[in-house]
Parts: sequence; structure tokens; C-alpha cells
Amino acid sequence: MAQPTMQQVAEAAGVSTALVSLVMRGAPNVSDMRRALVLKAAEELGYRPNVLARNLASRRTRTLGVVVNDLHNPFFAEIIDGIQAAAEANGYRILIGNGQHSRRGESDAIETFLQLRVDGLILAGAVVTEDEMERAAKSAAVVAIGRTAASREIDTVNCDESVGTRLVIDHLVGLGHRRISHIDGGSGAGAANRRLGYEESMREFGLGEFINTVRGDFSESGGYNAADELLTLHQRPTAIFAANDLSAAGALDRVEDAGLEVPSDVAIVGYDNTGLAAMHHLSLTTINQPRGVFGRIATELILERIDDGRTTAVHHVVAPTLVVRKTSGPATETSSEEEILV
Amino acid sequence: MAQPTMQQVAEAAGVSTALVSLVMRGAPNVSDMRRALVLKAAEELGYRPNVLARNLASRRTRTLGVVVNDLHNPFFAEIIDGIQAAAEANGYRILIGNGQHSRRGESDAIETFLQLRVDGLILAGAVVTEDEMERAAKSAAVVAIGRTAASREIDTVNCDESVGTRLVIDHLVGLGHRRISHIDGGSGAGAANRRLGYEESMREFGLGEFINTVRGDFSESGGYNAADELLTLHQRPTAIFAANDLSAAGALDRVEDAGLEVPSDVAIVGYDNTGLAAMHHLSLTTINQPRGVFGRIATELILERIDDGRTTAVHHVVAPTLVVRKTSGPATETSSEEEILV
DNA sequence: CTTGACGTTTAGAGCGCTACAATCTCAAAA
DNA sequence: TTTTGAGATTGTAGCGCTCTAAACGTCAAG
Repeated sequence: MAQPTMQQVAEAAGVSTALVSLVMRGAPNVSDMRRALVLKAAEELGYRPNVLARNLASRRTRTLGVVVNDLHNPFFAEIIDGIQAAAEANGYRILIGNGQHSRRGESDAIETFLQLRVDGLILAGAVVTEDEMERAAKSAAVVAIGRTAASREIDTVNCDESVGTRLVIDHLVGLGHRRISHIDGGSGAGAANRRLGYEESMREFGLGEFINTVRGDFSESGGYNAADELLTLHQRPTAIFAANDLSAAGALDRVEDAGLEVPSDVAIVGYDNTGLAAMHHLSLTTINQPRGVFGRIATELILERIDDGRTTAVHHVVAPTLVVRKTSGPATETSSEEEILV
Repeated sequence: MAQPTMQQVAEAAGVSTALVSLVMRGAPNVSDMRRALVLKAAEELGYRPNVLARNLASRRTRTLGVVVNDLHNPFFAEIIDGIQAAAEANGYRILIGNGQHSRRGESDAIETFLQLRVDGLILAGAVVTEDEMERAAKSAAVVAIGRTAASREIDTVNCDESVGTRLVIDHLVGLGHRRISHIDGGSGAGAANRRLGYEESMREFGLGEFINTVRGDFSESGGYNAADELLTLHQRPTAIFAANDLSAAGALDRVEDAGLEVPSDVAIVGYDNTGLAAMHHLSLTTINQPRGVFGRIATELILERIDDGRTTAVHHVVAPTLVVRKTSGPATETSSEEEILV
């Protein structure tokens, strides 16, 4: 496994190592003749630059470490796509670390990257303490996706939940719904803001009296149980706004189990526009977060710090969009009649 | 961003850099007094070992590069879990590279890892040529998950598709089904073996005359269209075995759209036991591949090469299991009658 | 006292590369 | 011809660490 070094390439090509270095880095001031000579020698020897040595000597890695909270969550895959595209376009490579859905796992991944001396660190959905992020920011540029940070050293990219929730309520109200209940996401990321946004929007539309939030979480069973609770209500809602797609799927399940039709008896709206929601079988109306854009913006922010030397924090807020599918529809006569009875 | 070096720690602790190195590596022959001294100095300075320099000097990285074909596929997340656990237990760290679902992307990720001089390379679901894997094997230990390799330099870990398919057919036959059709997975990974296994098992059960494969792919729409084709058949099948869960979901959709009951009119079985299949809403009978085990075994194989110097290839085959859920049930009277007519 | 053995500590030579300054080359200008 | 200077090439000192061999106590046995 002994690999050829620059030295050997230099000897084979009959030039200095410095020239080989220049060629490998694609420097401009090298004659075509020598460049060809070096390239040929490198090719023949199967030379592959040693990034360790290169980074050590240049004190730059041109590498971004991406720590995702949980690789199981497909949400992050698209963020990574965005990061990767933007990074490549700027001559950076990325390395991915798995937080294993825990503070501890994220810490380890961050530490690994810092030891590797990455130039920048993108934390997606991180749950580590802000303290820890700040400490990391002493050694590399840091940007966090999907969470806030007060530090001046840390940029953030977030989705505007209040816009997203308003889109949902607006959509449902436009369809004639008034009794719109919310299944909240417990301690999940963004759950609190979604609940607040729901309440705010309801009031905005003069529907304050119909505000009704039941406790749930970001899981299917959480949605199922919460829907169960809603169906036993004296006045059951004509529409359910769940905190995420998974819990919306659970709610859908429960509603159908009860022999009710979706959307005619009860409309259901999710949040996140996961692959699940797009499935023909579910076809869930939901809120789409432009995940690829998150990644792209995060990368651009980090490169501004690394390459342009920006030192002030930037907090980017991205607007989500509504995706209408089959689980939302007009409030029916029945529902309206019931409403009159209220 | 200038980070403290070993030199500075050594000065602060009043010892040599060699001693600091010893302490940082947890070497045994260091007096408690000096160890404490060094640790304290390192702590105070916020010292963090430079992995680049360390790896360069030691010519070892104790790092495994994991290249996954597609980060969007949750299939790989569990494999990574298994790898990570096994790697950590053996003092190795892992870095994840995204193949972006393309040969090109995988090549790039592999090249990046080789330039980083990882000790081992785990390719999960890779679609690169065997040539390329072999070239990589010249510089690092390589093991491939979910594909074969003829090279003596490359270990593999695979699932026994013939066992999996037999489990499915056995299950369905046990429920009284005879007219069992297969929706194949086109050029998807493992699709060919699943189709072969299906045909073989059918013959084994004396059901050769009922073998019926329709072209599909690993997507929901592929399953939908294939099921559509099956339903127009003069003798429609009483059971459908789809090449993966996603296409099974599509088939389920089509069958329900036709007003047929699952499983009483048509039973449906998927493959892979993805999160999708586990959803209450679908509750798909399917074949489970022990993905975490894939990862663990792959890691063990690679460490055998790295640490124990094994040079012969090992090909590990793991047995899948059947997960019975709600989309499979007994063949009904109607179906049997129809069969008599055949 | 030596001596030698053992556990601890250190000096210093790399690891493979980049960066910088120095040097060389050669055609155009003087 | 000599000078000039821009472009091409090279020598070499690190980057921060590990590793080998040697040096340094320390202490019991001779």
C-alpha cells in the first residue's frame, strides 16, 4: 500500500518537486511541455496527492464538515445535496458526520472535524448546546441550519414557521374551514413555533375561539393518538393541522379507521413535505421547506466567512410554500351545519 | 483561528513534545505526575491534536471512509449505524461520503477518501465498476455491501435473496395462494436475484405454471403501473410479490383504486422492510434485511484486513427474515374457485 | 561503590507537501 | 551587444506530529 510521492513523480519527470506541486494544483505559470511531462509521470506511477500533507503544509483544507443530527431523517439528505452542490461549485469538498440523533454523537462528530481542521462546519438540526457551537466557532467557521444562535460567531439558516403556518390556515379557511385543530410536535425541532404560528394565524382570521391544540409528537403514533382525542370531542374539527407529515399520517390513519372520509369529513394538513407526503397512497397536503436552498445558503454563508472574512453574524430566514394534495378540500355542508349549532 | 500546538503544550507543561505526544496517545509508560501536568496544560490552552499531522507522521489514519450510493435512501442509514458502532468499538472513526446516486459521485467520494489516506473503504450499494473498486483496493482495504466482486482484494457482504424470496413464496403458499405474480425491480440492486429467486421458489412448490413476472422498477409509480397490468389479466393473481416496498406501495394503491380489498382479494408482499412498510397506514408484509448487521460485518471484515493482515477475500451472506403485517392473508374462496377454472 | 536493569523522558529525523524567495531563461528593448 | 523583465523553475524551510534510538534517572543486587 506504499503510495508514490511527489518526490518520485518529480524524479520520473526530471523536474523539481516544487514544479510537480505547481502542476498538481493547476497553477498557471507552468509551461505546457513540463505540465505534460509531470502529468504523464504522475499518471504512470498512479500518483495521488496526499491531502494530509497538503493540508498540513498549506494550513487550509478546503473542506467543510457537515454534521447532521440524524442520518435516518431524509430531511437532511436534501440539505446535503444543496451543500454539496454549492461547495463543489466553490472548490470545496464536504465530509459528512452523523450525530446519531444525540448531543453526544454530534459532539463527537464536531470534534472529529475540528481535529481534521476543516475550514467550516455546517450543523444541520443540531441539538448541541450553544456553548459548544461557540467553542467550535473559535476553530472554524460555523453555520447552523434549523436552530437559532445568539453568538456573533455563528450564522443561521431557518425556515419562517409563522409564514408556513399562516399558509396552512389561510388555505383551510379559504376552503371554508373554521374548526381547525392542531396536533403539536411536543419537543420536536420547530414544534413550538408551529404551535405559536397556528394560534396567531387563527386569531388573525378571527378564529380565536376555535383554537384547539392537542399534545402530540413528531411520530405516527403520536398523530394517531392525538387524532383519537380529537374525534371524541363533542364538536370534532373539520380540519386537522399536524406538526409534521409523520404525525399527519398517523392522524389520517385514525380518521379513516373511524370510517370518516378525508378530506370530505375531515381535512388533514401536514408539515415538511417529506417523501411520505408525496406518496400517491397518502398524497398529503403539506408545507414544503426548500431544503436544498437551506444547504446552498448555509454554504454561501460559510464561504463568506472563510473566503471574504466576514465576522458579523447573518441570520437567514427562508419562506416555505404550500403543497396542496388530496387530504385537503372544502368544508362540507355537514360541517357547516354543525358549526351553526355551536 | 491559530490553534495551540504540541510544542506550546510541552513548553507550558515543562516537558518535551515527545512526552506530550505520548500522553495524547494514552501511552502506558508515563508517570502520573507528568501525565497530569501535560493534561492540565493541554486543557488550559484548549489544545486539540492536529489529526492531519498525526496521520501524516504515523502513516495511519484509523479512519474508515463510508461511501453510500444515495443518502436519500434510508436503507443506508441503518447500515451506517452498524458500521459506526463496530468502528468505534475498535478505535476507528468513520467519515461518510455521498455517492449522489451516480457512478461519478461515488468515484469522487472514493477519490476524496483515498487522498485522505483512509485505512479502509466501505462501499454501500456502490454502482462503480469493479475495476475502480480494485484500483481503490491498492491503496486501502475495501469491502462492498450489496454487490459482488470477483477480486481477491475485495470482501463483500450480501443478503441471500434466494432465501428471502423463498420465505415470501412459502408464506403465500402456506396461506393458500397459488396464482402469485411478481413485479420486478428492473435494473435496481438485487432485482435480478429476486426475480430468479421468485421463479425458482415457485417451481419448487410445483407452481411453475403460475410464474408471471411483470416489468417494474423500484419506484411507487412502477409498482402502480405493473399492478395495473396485472389487474387487466384474464386470471388476476391472488397475491402480488413486489421487488421492494416502494413498488409494493404503488401496487397497493392500484389494487385499492380498483375497489379490491387487501389482503382478502389480493395479498401484497414487499421487500426491504423500510420505514414505509412499518407505517401503520400501510402495514406491509415484507422481507427484512438486517441492515445494521451488514454494517457490523463489513466493518469486522475490513478490520481483519487492516489489523490482522488478511489478504484473501471473504464473501459474507446474511439471511433475511419475513415480517408479516396486514397486506398478506389467506387466499379466499373466490380465488380458489377461479383457480379451478384455469 | 559499581553495575546493570528497568521504567521514564528526550533529541531529532522524518512524514509529503506548500510557500517563498531565489534563480534561471530568453525575447524584446535600449 | 547589453540590459531588462516577465515568465518558468527550483531550493529549502517549515507545517505539527510520531517514532526510533539513545539518554537519563533510580534502585536493588553484587
